[in-house]
Amino acid sequence: MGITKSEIFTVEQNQLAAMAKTFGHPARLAILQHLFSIKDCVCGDLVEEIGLAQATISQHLTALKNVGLIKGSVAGTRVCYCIDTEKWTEMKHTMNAFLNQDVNSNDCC
Amino acid sequence: MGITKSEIFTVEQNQLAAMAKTFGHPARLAILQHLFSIKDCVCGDLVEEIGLAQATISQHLTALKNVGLIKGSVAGTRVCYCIDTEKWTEMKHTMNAFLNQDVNSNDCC
DNA sequence: GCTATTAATCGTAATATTGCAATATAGCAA
DNA sequence: TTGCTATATTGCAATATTACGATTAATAGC
Repeated sequence: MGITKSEIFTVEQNQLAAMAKTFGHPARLAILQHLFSIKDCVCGDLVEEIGLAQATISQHLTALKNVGLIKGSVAGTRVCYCIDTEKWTEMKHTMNAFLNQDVNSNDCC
Repeated sequence: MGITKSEIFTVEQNQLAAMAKTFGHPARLAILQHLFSIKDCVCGDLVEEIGLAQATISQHLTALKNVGLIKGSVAGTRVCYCIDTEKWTEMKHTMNAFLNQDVNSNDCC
């Protein structure tokens, strides 16, 4: 069906999945990495940087905005994006809690 | 198109995206969490545990196997699954390298 | 042999995602 | 106002994902 049965899972599971899903596309990873690497906000040069059509980049930016990882501010005809540090830190903690589950006592196959 | 232009991204970006995508569904998170919580291998009780059809669970298990996060071993008519600790640790390092990018100097919007 | 049990696979339907061209929108400059 | 630039949105096509019933394959137990 292509539709996820969200109702049978916990809010936490659905939220973490939504966040992970956002990372689940190389273009969005590239956008985030570019935002980190320039240590500033990105205003418009993402299309040349990533190599996808303008409409496609805009869509990926919307996806990142929707989960709250980036913020945008209008600067004339341009729109500048940067990491939302607060959200990023929050997400990092949630993700780490999941990643750091005890793995030692569990290798029986 | 529904098709990702993998060729314009780095191998690292595509790999990390593939891993994140695997986490991008609550059922797969639930499976992994169950595997961690019982601290043993799971043999067959995932269908009742998660609440999806057997065919659907099998598909999700295949997805987890494909990225290498879990291993399976046949035990009679049953198949037992557990976390592949080596792969999990490896993935964790990659994911952390991404998550721990310096975020401080970057809040300009 | 036969039957029950378990899990993988097949087939299919519904929905989601990705990507881009075309268009709309909004601000700036002359 | 007109023209230019930058971004968002719309519409659409191609592909991917999710989910499940039905079937298949493999083993266990008799």
